[in-house]
This record gives sequence, structure tokens and C-alpha cells, in this order.
Amino acid sequence: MRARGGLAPEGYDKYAFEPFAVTVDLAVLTVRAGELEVLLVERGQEPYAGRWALPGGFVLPKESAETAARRVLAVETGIPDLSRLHLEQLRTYSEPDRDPRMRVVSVAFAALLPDPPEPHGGGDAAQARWLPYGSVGPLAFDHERILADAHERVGAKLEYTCLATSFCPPEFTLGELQRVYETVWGAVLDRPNFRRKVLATPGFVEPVPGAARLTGGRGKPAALYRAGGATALQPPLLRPPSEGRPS
Amino acid sequence: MRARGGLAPEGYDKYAFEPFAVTVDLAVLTVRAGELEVLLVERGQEPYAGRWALPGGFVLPKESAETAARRVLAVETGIPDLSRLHLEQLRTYSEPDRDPRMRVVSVAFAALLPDPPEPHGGGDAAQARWLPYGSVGPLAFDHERILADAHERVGAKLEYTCLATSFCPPEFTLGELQRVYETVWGAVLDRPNFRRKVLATPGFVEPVPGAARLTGGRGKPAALYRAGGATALQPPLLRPPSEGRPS
DNA sequence: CTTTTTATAGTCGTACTGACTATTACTCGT
DNA sequence: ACGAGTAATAGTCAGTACGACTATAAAAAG
Repeated sequence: MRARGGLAPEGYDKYAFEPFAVTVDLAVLTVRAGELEVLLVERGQEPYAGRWALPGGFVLPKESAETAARRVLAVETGIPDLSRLHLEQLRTYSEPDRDPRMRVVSVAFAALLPDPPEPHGGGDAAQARWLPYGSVGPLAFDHERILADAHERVGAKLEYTCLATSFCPPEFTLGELQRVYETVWGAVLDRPNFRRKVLATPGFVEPVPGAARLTGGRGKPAALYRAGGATALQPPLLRPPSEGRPS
Repeated sequence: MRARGGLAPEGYDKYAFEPFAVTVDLAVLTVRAGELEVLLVERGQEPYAGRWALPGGFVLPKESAETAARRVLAVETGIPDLSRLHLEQLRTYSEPDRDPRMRVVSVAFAALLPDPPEPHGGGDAAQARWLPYGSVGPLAFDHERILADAHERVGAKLEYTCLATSFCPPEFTLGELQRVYETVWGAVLDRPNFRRKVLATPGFVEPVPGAARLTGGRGKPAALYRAGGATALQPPLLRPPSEGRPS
């Protein structure tokens, strides 16, 4: 193979390479009412027309993958405020046959968005919606795999980082924070122990003085907290051991 | 922008995208004589001719990035046996100006190779050599950043996985295993405590019955171990806290 | 045969965690 | 108004893991 015309500038003439399309795909997660939800778009055209898929699109010539990810998400879901979006590169999926039409290399991102805003379809997306993580049917392309990888990555990161606050509104109760862990991990945690751990980690959360909120109207009002300055948890807050994951 | 002629098959006509070159870059690490070393190649042509760089090359049309990584490494370093190579995707570097000639998106890998074999230049590499990690001068492109990211990733993975055995020959002593940790982390560990931790983790290592080896000819002969079946370490083996890394 | 070197065995106190129990401050139903 | 229910908060207790350390064993070097 030789490089195609116009694509091999000075210095690359002796190289044989094929130009690929480079895209981004986003697995955007959120927690609403104790349920883990994923932001999906309905494909408007073949292949997989009518199927749900992760939001995604081509990287433009002057963009990095990160920049493209934010743009694509804004276009396909119409969500106006992405300032609280937590974006993190997951990995790149490059199997030659992952798109039946042509060679597409996709840089995938795991993303978190608190307080899930209503999305609208846009761009190539017929519609965009939050769907419960457990009930996503078969997705287009290899998006199911990407989504599962993102879920695993986020679950692991909750263990040793302060990422969980990215799922929460600016001010939150410890109960809400705990529900983030429980929802992502699919496990139940002991409340007093969770409290102790979070409060004992310097910089994880800081109290909002004098503020309290009733969670759902019942029970004792809970104190409010903000995210602290720390990013790492040491020692980590481990998931309860389950039979599903290998030790 | 419209897709260039011939690059937008049926179904992509309405999309505007630019074809990119997709490459792989490898940060291959090893431990020799208590020193961390990196496999580098000398660039044979502009830009950065004569500069050291990470081994890398284009992904071919029918390859995944993982496949390309192994092929490229074999071609550029001439190392015959890559069966013990541990390969792991690091992340993808896609800043628009990372290659001065054209748009190149690079999937970077962190890799480990035990018992460092002698490399020979090949392909586009004028020569290939192991160089001490600490003494790598300015590298080509953004390869210094990639190398630093790989080092950080490997260091972190030593904490909670059994990856360290990938730095070791098939049979090794606990002292050799400890030196892997110390070399990658740049820290000194307490020997009895390290022993206790490794042996208490089921499946990390398994003893080779009756075998012993003299490490460097002095001192009491050490028992030999093989890598066990486990892949994860729980609880993790944490790096001693240093001032360099934020908590 | 003493010194040096490395491997191995074991001890002790502290920190962290899992599993609990108890108390407080609200709302809701009657 | 009052008890039941609910959620937040406070605290206890035992087991485990870990850092720091001392002691012993088995080899080579001088």
C-alpha cells in the first residue's frame, strides 16, 4: 500500500499508511433517584438506524479528541450547560471491523453529569434520552462494550478518587453521596461507616456551615457538604467484595 | 468542510470529516540491574532527525492498534521473542499540532518486557537502545509526556495488580520482585514487610519446590517463585507516601 | 573463622474497617 | 397531640493490615 494522493506530505513519502476516520464516543452516566442512567441517542440512519447508541461523532481537523467530545455532546443532546461535565478518556477502540462501512477508530470517553438535564435530539441523533443502565437493549456498533468498560472504570475510580462528588449537585448530603456509591456499585453500604470514612478523609467534603436539607421530606434533616479540594482517597474506599468480580 | 473524494462511503455523505493518520507509540519499560530503562529508537529522518523517540508507526488498514503495536515493536527493534511482552493501552494523544507535518492521532501503549533483550534498529529507526529512564534527554514530538504518563500508570498499577511479575523472568526471588517495586517507584521498601504482604496475597506468587538461587553470589540463597494465578492485589500494596505526589 | 551480605522469622503497637447499638430530629397518620 | 416511622448522627468493639523493628540462618569474601 502506498499513501493516497494528497495525504502524505513531505517526510512521509516512504511510509505506507491508510487514512482513517477518527471519532469520539461518550458514555455519559448520571444518578437520578437512586438509579444509574446513561445518555443515549437514537440513530437516524443506517447502519443500525433506529437503534440506541452512545453520542459520538467525528473529530474535526483542528480539534483534540477532548474538544470534539464536548462539542459532539452539546450538538447531539442540546444540553446547554456542560460546565459540570466530568470527562475522562477511557480507551480507543480500533478493531478493523467495528464499523461495517469503513475504517473508524474511536476514542471513547467516560463522562459524568450531575443533576441530569433534559436532552434534545440534534445533529445526527433522531432523539436523545437518559435510559436506565440496566435496561439498555442491544446498542449500535460495539457501544455495549464501551458502556460496560466505562461503568467498570467509573466504579473503580470511585474507590480511590473523590470522583463521586461529580455525580452530585454543588451542595449535597452524605446520604446522597452514599447513594451514588451504592447506585454505581450496585451494593449496599453501611451508613455510619460510610460517614466515618468520608469525614475522616481530609479534603473529600467540606461542610456548608449552618445549612441543612430534608431528603425527601422525612427523617432528620441532613447537613450539607461541598466537594473539598482533594482528588484522591487514601486509603481507598473499597467496594464490598462480590462474587461477580474476580479478586 | 466536506469529506474528501473517495473517503466518504454510503451513509457518511452528509458528514463532514477529515481523514487522519493513526499511529501507535510504545513506552516499553524494563528493569535491569536495579535500574529502570526505556526502549528508545533514534529517528532517521526529519522532523527530529537524530533525536531519540519512542518506537512507533502507522496502524495498517486491517490491524487493530494492539496488533500494530506488536508489529511495530518487532520491526523497529528486531527483538525476536515478544511473547512475554505485557502491552496495555495508555491513552490516545490527539492534540492537533503534535506532529508538525500533518494530523496524526496516536494510540499510546505502556509495555513491560522482562530480561531485556538487545534491540537492533530497523524500519525507520536508525538504531534502537535501552536507555536509563532518568537520563532520557529531550525526546521527539510529545514522547516525553507519553513516557511520563506510562511511568505513572505502571507505578500505579503495581499498587493494586500483580503486574510486577511481568518485569521478572519466569522464576524469580522475592528480592528481585521487591527490586522491581523499588526501581519503578524510586523508593526503598522494608524487606520483611514486603515478604509478608506478597506471601499473604493468595495467588500473587507460588513457590518453586526445592529451588533456590544465589542472588549475585552473596548471602543466603533465596527461594524461587513463579507468578501465581491472581491478577489483582487486595488490599493494595501502596507506595510509601512521598512529597512529590499529591495525596 | 570472622565479617559481610542477603534471606527469613517473628514481635509490637497503631490505624483502619466491618458489624453493631443508641440517640436525635424530623414527618406522617390518627 | 402523640406515637410510629424514617433518616441522620454518635459511638463501641473486635479483627485485620501495616509500619517499624529485632533476631536468626545461610551463604561468600577476606
